[in-house]
Amino acid sequence: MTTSPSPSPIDASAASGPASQTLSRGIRVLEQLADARRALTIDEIAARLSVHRSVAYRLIRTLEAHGLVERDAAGRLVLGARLAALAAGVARDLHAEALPELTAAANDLGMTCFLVVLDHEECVTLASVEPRHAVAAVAQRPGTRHPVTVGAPGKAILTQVPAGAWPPDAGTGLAGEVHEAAVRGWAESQNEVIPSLHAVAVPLVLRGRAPAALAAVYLPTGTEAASVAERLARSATAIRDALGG
Amino acid sequence: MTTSPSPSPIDASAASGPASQTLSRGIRVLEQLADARRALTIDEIAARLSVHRSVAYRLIRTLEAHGLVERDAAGRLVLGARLAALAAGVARDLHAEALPELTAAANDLGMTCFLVVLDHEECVTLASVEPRHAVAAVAQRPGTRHPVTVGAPGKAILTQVPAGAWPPDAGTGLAGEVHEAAVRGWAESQNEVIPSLHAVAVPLVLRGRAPAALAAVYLPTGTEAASVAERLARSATAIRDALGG
DNA sequence: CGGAATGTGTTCGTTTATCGAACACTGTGT
DNA sequence: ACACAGTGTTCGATAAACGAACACATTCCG
Repeated sequence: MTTSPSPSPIDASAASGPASQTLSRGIRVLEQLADARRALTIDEIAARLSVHRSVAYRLIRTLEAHGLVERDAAGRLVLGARLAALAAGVARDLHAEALPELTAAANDLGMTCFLVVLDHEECVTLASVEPRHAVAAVAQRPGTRHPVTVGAPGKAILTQVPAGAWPPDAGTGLAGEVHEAAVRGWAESQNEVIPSLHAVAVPLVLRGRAPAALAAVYLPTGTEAASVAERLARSATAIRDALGG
Repeated sequence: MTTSPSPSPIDASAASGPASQTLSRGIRVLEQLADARRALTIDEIAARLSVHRSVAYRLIRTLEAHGLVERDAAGRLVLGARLAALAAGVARDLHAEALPELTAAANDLGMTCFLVVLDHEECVTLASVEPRHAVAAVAQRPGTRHPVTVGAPGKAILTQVPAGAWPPDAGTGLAGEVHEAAVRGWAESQNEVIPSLHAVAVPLVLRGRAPAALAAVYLPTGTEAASVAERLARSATAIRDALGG
């Protein structure tokens, strides 16, 4: 068995050699469909990829055969439901352990709670749970991405990343905030990723896994951030124990 | 603008022409990683695809570059977090409208509620919400798949599919159950997809979209299935109105 | 009505990207 | 120290992908 040199958690997709052209183009089709947030025609996709129309056509035919792409009523292309099934395999065990904890925390706190993991230089929300009486529309649905350098979850995650491995766009004030978060065990942010909302996040450190965090968002009332953090930390500990990490 | 002939909702990935080999193999890598439910080595993947090791290596390098595949601490391969971000684009608007409704229904009913859509010949769970005090561990996490011919959500979906387009494996008794569900407006099942649980589902008919359903699961207590169905139907109507379908 | 415009799907010769064997390297276990 | 299991790289042959051109359907105009 080989143990890879285990590079820093942030390594910006530095796959060395050349990528497979056809596969890469196929993935870019999916990326374009996800970005567009609307149904696209084959010609639009071909233009976005800068490839010939017949190339796009063949790629789409293949993606369709695997269920990753479907047609809407007008024959335009959208992402297929099978893609959701594939994505269920991402960090399956973490997801399974975190969901009940998020549900409990969300209802205890009356806040939307979510699980975030580090992906290269971005935070990706893997799961989120709204409380019984949702105070604010959830802006952190699963799959949401934003830079690690922004928001409470990002800071909680950066406490697990050596400063040398931080993304280049890390602001000057960030190091101080992250240090503070590391010392007291939780991070907070105001209006950073979601305008007019506060967020609190605690690091979720798992052995042999990408850095993660649990977070909660709430309207800027008189709520004590520290008590929110404490509740989140309890769930984080439970998850960590369950995963033996 | 072209309007496609709009084939039956179930058409078993009948992409006519030949598929792109490289892209198809790349997707199969993802499928294998999702199926395996554990980290795989390159050799294992090569064996599962029946391709040369160096082919698998190139595919994986490309998938890694796009963030769809990552390495665990031991250097083995797992699905990447970016895949979850991609999947967030699947039926984004439906998902957004359904989540608050599912949350409300789950807490009103005290049951796990979920949204299911038809994908070829299977049901795919797109979203699920556990109530405040989860009575049963959720076995219907997002991404779960099972045949349309099984379970309450499947029957609710089949009420939207002409009988001629049903999958060949549809049992004899099924037509009667689906007819009954169509008449009274909801379907139920016992121990079908989840042992020792009851399920109730209502159809969610959306214009120009794949057939869908809202469902709830509960322990077989004295609960009135009809009242559960009524609550689900209220959410279904709300979602349908919001999407103008 | 008719023609231009937009879009999908198919065919086919060319060539380029992919294939697959062989090799180098590294960490692990015996 | 050795074999082993695994990763990553190179390179010539070839098959798979490319891309131009065509056939067809539908919608939008004058």
